[in-house]
Amino acid sequence: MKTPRVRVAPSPTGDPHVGTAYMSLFNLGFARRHGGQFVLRIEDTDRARFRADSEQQIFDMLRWLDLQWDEGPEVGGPYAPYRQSERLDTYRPFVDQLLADGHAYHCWCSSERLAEMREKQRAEKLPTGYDRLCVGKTAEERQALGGATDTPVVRMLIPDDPPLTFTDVIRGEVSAPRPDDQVILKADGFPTYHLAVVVDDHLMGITHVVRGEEWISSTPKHVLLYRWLGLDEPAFAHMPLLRNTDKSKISKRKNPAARLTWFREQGYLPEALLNFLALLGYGQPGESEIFPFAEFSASFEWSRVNTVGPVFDLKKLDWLNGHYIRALSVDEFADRVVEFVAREREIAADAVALLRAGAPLVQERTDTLAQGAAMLSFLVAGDDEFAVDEAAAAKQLAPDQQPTVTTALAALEALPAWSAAAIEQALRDSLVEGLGLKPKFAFGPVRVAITGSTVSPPLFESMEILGRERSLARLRAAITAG
RNA sequence: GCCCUCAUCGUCUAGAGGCCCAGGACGCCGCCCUUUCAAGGCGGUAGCACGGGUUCGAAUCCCGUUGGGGGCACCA
Repeated sequence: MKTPRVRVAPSPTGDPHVGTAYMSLFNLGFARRHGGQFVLRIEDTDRARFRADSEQQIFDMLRWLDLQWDEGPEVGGPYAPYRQSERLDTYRPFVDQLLADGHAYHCWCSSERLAEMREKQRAEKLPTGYDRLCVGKTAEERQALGGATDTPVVRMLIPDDPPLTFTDVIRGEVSAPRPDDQVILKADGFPTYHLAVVVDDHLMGITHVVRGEEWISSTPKHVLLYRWLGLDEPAFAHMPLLRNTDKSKISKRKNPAARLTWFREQGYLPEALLNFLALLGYGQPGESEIFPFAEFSASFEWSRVNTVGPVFDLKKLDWLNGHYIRALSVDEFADRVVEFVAREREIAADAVALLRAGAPLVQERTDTLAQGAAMLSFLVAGDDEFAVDEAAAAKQLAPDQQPTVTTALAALEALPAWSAAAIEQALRDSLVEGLGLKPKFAFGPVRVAITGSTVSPPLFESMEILGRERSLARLRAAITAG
């Protein structure tokens, strides 16, 4: 096999899509397996949907996931530029050749006329497709007929017997629908996807076109273009589509996880997301679900890719993320928590120290960085920010539990050394032994007073990190409040 | 409507004719551990869409039905 060159070609039309990461992962996994190259190309031929900040977000998220491209924007490469909007001159000769060879023609039909035509075809339950009103006509002849614009587009003239089957790396022989006369050059001078993808993939030496299943039905158009232009066809690999819970193609409207940035916002680790994505639509070779990128790429096989679109199940991602969090060193985990919190707001140096000190306490009790940060919020909350959860107070700081808090406070005030072990000893002596309470009932009220919640990191260690003065103050506040 | 495509537990999957009255993982349920919550350990729940073939034998092959998904743009 030729050394593979693959590419991912996202469109900068909004928040980066999770599908882009999915396609990139499989492209990269394949490329790495065989020592090939992974190219990033920006397909920005749609001026209407273009969003200026989108491209940077795509780069940002792919780098976050460590899916680094070998060639593309920002890193360059022998086939630059890698933005289609900068390659307009490149496409023109190919269009001219198709026109000259009679494989393409100008079309002046207005969008209104096309819409009418389609509506009529639907109403009459006919197959939809361009009716070729413009074929063989000059601009003048066409204008005379009405429903025309001044600037024509260029359409493919699909023959009567177009090739309708192709070999897919994942699916084997696939047949696809008969295409209609697809527009390849728009009125604004930009090529459509179909022309640009064929020209660029050829010029950039792409050997394997890896893309979503939604492109299967367009592939005959691409095959036709390759043949007309006398170009070698690449191999095609159509990946299954990621699904919403209702099985429809994953969409930002139905699924927050369709936005790639969502995962970072929620505190997922990039290595966990990659592992999760690698599991979707792909049978893992080992017996373990823990399947990091290095293993994925070292063992990559197209034959393991499934043809069924997998539903995106966040529960499994949560579990995987928790696993990766626990596998981190204590320091590394602390770094990630601080980094995560700092992404949302500025944090003072002493708060960073508290977060780092508290991090080991939450590392094994959290699935996401967001959850971990939330669990540590009682440590970094200023005196004016700290508030006891109402339901927790009702449950653990009721009048009959006030003696517990009072006794705990007295025991702790008398404590000479402020350490977790000393705190535990003092509380066990005064509450469990002294008041004869079961540990669960003894520490519950204290926990709520200190952390504001019935669920918290281990209590004694938390108090040690919180510090003597702040801990005692919170106990006093709980008494006053009660 | 037309064309294409797919079909194993709720979800991700193993299974390429006998090893399967279907294995693993997540989730869920129970028990153990335990200062809360987790983590960890142990156990449990649940599936080959349906109907015909082929075969000594089918989750695995064929046909049909049903169901799901995708496409039918001067969007990608």
